[in-house]
Amino acid sequence: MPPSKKPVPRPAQRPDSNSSSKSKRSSSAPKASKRPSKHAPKRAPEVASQVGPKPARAPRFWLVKSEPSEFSFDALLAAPKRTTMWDGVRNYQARNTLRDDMAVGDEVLFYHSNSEPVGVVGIARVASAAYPDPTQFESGHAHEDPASSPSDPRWWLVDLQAVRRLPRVVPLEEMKASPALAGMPLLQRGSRLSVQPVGAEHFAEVLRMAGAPA
DNA sequence: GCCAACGTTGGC
DNA sequence: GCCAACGTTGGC
Repeated sequence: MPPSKKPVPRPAQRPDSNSSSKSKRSSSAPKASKRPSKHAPKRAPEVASQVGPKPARAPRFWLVKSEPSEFSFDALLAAPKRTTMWDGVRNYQARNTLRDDMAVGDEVLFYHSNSEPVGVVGIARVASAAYPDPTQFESGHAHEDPASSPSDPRWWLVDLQAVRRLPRVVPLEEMKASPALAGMPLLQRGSRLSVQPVGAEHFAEVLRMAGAPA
């Protein structure tokens, strides 16, 4: 669940009331990183200084889940600037992804859970850097977290902007049947993460399955 | 509505 | 730190 949804984001926000949640949550564990072996191949010393503007890493790919009854892709398309705060995520692993790994311009598969059919329905993009989820500080809000403080926010979010609806929904059932998608976190058993990484090859395959090859 | 698979909480 | 109880997610 992310979003409790409120229409567009923009970092300062008014408290509305809203909310509930939708999907999300998690499970698959992020996989671990490789640990440096003792005799690692040598590598060239890194060049440390970066002189120019920002480093601009290659765009990454993600998947977010939402129950359409809570916040659908249509709702995102209809939001001002087709953008919303992806608020309401209350899972640490998903929080870390939002806060630490997403960057403006990253592409996102928009997935409908608890729907008919369940599957990927559209593409969105990360439209802001991470900032504290304002709903955690709203008294009485479903996503209020009394243990969090503005000086040390526990929950973070990014803005998401709709890019385009897919020509056809890519049903979960088809994704499960695709050998090419076999490693996707979404398809791992017990997966509940509402915000999760997607490999570039899996992202491309989902688009291909939707009839919208990149 | 069912229920498996998780995550969180809190007693000890 | 263990672990039972409880709450949530989300496919079916």
